[in-house]
Amino acid sequence: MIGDTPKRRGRPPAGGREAILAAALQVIRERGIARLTAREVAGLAGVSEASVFYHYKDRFGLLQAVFEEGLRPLHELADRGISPGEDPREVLTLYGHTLETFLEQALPVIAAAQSDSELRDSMAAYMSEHSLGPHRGVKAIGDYLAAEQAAGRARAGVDPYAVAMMFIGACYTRSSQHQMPMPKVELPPLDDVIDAIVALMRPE
Amino acid sequence: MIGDTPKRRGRPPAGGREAILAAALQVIRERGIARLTAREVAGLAGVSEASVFYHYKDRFGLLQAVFEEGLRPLHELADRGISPGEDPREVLTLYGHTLETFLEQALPVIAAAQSDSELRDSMAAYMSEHSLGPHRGVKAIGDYLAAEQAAGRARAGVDPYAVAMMFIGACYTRSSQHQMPMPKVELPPLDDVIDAIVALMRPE
DNA sequence: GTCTATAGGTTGATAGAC
DNA sequence: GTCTATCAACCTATAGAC
Repeated sequence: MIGDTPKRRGRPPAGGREAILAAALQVIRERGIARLTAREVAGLAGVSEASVFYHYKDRFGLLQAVFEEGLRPLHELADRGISPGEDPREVLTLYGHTLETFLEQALPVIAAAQSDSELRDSMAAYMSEHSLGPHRGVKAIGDYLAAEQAAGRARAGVDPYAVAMMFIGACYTRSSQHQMPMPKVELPPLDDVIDAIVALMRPE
Repeated sequence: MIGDTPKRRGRPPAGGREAILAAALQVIRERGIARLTAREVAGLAGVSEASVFYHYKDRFGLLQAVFEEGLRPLHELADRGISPGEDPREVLTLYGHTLETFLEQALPVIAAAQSDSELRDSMAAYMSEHSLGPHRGVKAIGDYLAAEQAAGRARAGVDPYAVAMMFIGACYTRSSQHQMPMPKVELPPLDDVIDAIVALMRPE
């Protein structure tokens, strides 16, 4: 029977670690970080409370893992960068919609970190270290607009990074608004914003 | 002695209620809502823990009061409305700086409400009822820009509310960024954004 | 790697004196 | 209106069996 899998001691690894992480993210997004207790997470993940502490040592450790996982959408977006498309409208539409989608994943996690100064500082350090934040998008869009200006395809004499700041700001604010569900309140759709930028930046 | 203030029974009101509210706001802004305990608040306010419950019934009651108080800056801004200045740059500068100042007071409180779904829903209802939110600023600035367009003082053919969305978004994002202290990361200053809008919206 | 059981510590909230 | 004293509920984290 050598080489055959002998009967293992204890339970087989059941992906508990990943289940716990996913459950914690779900709790933060749906019920808020105040309800993120070992009991709640363990129940959702289908493991025991002790298992949570075994895998992540303590609550802070779990939260750090959750934050890194929750911010991964932003990492992906930053790594992806700008696709140098031909049409400005296409570039802005793709980037804007992707940004909004990713923000709606990440914003609840960012907000959760504000609940405690220690968590907030920890996340700020992480974001600072990995250069995550609005400035990243402002630079990406600003660089693109500057290149368009240099090529004569966009109106000159306007600070491209200021325009980028407004575009990113519109996406960010729209995503933030979606976090707090207020019926009957509508912000201008992203396409209207993009139309305005395209019209305003058309070379004279 | 009729008409004179008679000697009151019991202890005079010592402003404990207001002190508790102010202390709770301070704790939320500086240490986060997770550290908002009756003990912490009572200590800061110089009252006993029981006094906190006497005045606000329970934790939820205190938080509701804190939220209303914390959102007052937004109320003020909304009530103030747009000062119909002559110079667009002046109008945007005044509104933008005021908005950023008020947001930096209110955003920590808004973020705090995200920590618990019950709090979040309660605040969403309050903001919905009083029509607080980015859409308010978008309408104010958008109406102003539309009037400028109608008067021929601003470039036509551009959705004024889309431009307003970008302006409000830039202010909102800049204020949000200030909540999470990241050194060495700078966003374009508000004046650059205003310069860009003024240049772009100048009639052709 | 996962479980049960429980120790140990905080917190929200109440009771009753002054 | 404010205090002291108190308690039930809840939470984090650990110990030890399997």
